[in-house]
Amino acid sequence: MMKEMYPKNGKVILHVDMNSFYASVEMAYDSNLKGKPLAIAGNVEERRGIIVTCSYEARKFGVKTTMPLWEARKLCPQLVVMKPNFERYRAVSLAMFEILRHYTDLVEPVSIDEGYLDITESFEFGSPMEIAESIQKRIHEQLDIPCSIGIAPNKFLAKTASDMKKPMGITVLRKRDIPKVLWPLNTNDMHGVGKKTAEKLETIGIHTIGDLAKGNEIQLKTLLGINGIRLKERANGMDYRPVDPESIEEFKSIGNSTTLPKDVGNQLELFRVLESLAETVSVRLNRKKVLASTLGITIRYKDRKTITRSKKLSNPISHKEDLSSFAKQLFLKSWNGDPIRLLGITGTDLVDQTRAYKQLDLFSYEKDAKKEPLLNTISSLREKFGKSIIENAGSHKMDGSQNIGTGTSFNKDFLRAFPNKNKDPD
DNA sequence: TCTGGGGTCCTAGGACCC
DNA sequence: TCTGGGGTCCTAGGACCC
Repeated sequence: MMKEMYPKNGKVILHVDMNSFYASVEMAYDSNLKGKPLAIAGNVEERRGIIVTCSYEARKFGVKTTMPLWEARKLCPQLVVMKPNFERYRAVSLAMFEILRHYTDLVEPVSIDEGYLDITESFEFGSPMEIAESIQKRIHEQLDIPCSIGIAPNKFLAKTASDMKKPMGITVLRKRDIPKVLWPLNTNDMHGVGKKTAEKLETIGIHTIGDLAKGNEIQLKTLLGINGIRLKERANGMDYRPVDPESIEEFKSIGNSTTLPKDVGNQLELFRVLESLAETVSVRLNRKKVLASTLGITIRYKDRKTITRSKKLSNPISHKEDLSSFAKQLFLKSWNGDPIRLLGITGTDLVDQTRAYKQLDLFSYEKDAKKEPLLNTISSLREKFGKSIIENAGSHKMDGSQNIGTGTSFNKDFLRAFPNKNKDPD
């Protein structure tokens, strides 16, 4: 008989999670901050700042992520508040993933501060527990950052495990531990179940993960769609998603939004905001060498009511002038005139700049585009090529001012860009 | 004094085509 | 002539996560 170490074809997955990442990085940079209640907050000067991350010392006072800054200060008057230093976090994040890749190529970054490793084949570095200990030690010694690690046969269980001991914990979660460890927890302790889903589950008498594991599939499907089935599977410890190192490269959307210091009803002022958002999105699109085929805007009013409007473009774009002009068109069509709290621009349906560039070769366009790298509007094309070419290019949508996406004025920024998804922790 | 900014995935209705 | 059904695309919104 075989020794029952891991099930047949079983995998060993690690989930590595940096503890209060931004705060830990700041403490590593300035050891004077160690032991102090520290919070990283956005919009520190504004009244609309919220806590992005905080140290464990701050948590003792009841300070929590997403809490408004004024509330945190009330709970903890001696709170040290800092603005985020994203460059620092990115640098530490890159170093952290370098350490992880020492053990296997199968490293999937999920966000700036967490990732999965498939160490099924990494036995040369020791047992799973020895590997986890080694990773934790190196990240601590080399970067001065604490992390928690979960060890399990799949992503869901590894993620759940890494959450169980913080900071600096290592937790093993085997399939056979599920009834004892996982099932007594409330459903909203489960990754993928938020407030709304937990409330819905309550209505059919499901309170714990154990209830969910035994839930009626028809009922779950009716209540939550395909997600209901998936949650039941996860509750039973089933998760077949592979660790995918490439997933970080595949962007689905790139956007930028901002909550205004105060609500604004002045159109000119709002247009200036849209222009600056377009600029940021343009730089990011170019950095990733992609064009947006769909442009979307977000408007949040004073009462927090939020609407989104989007438009599929006949030609993908990335220039800030294009982004800004389409954003303004969408805005004027959807704005009800009320004061606005937040504005955002998002590019979706991203396509490769090089591929879009090739398509343009069909129109013998490249030569002229090089001479005029900035903006090629319909009218300038019409002058050059006459009407027929433009109709072939299919760009007569919206108000007729759509640009042919060029992909010719590559922004130098992308050459030194980090490949990170640049998500926030916590 | 309320509640940021970056994303992903799913659903549902209508348009349109065959 | 009053009537089917499938498939895809587009758009808006919602839930969730870090």
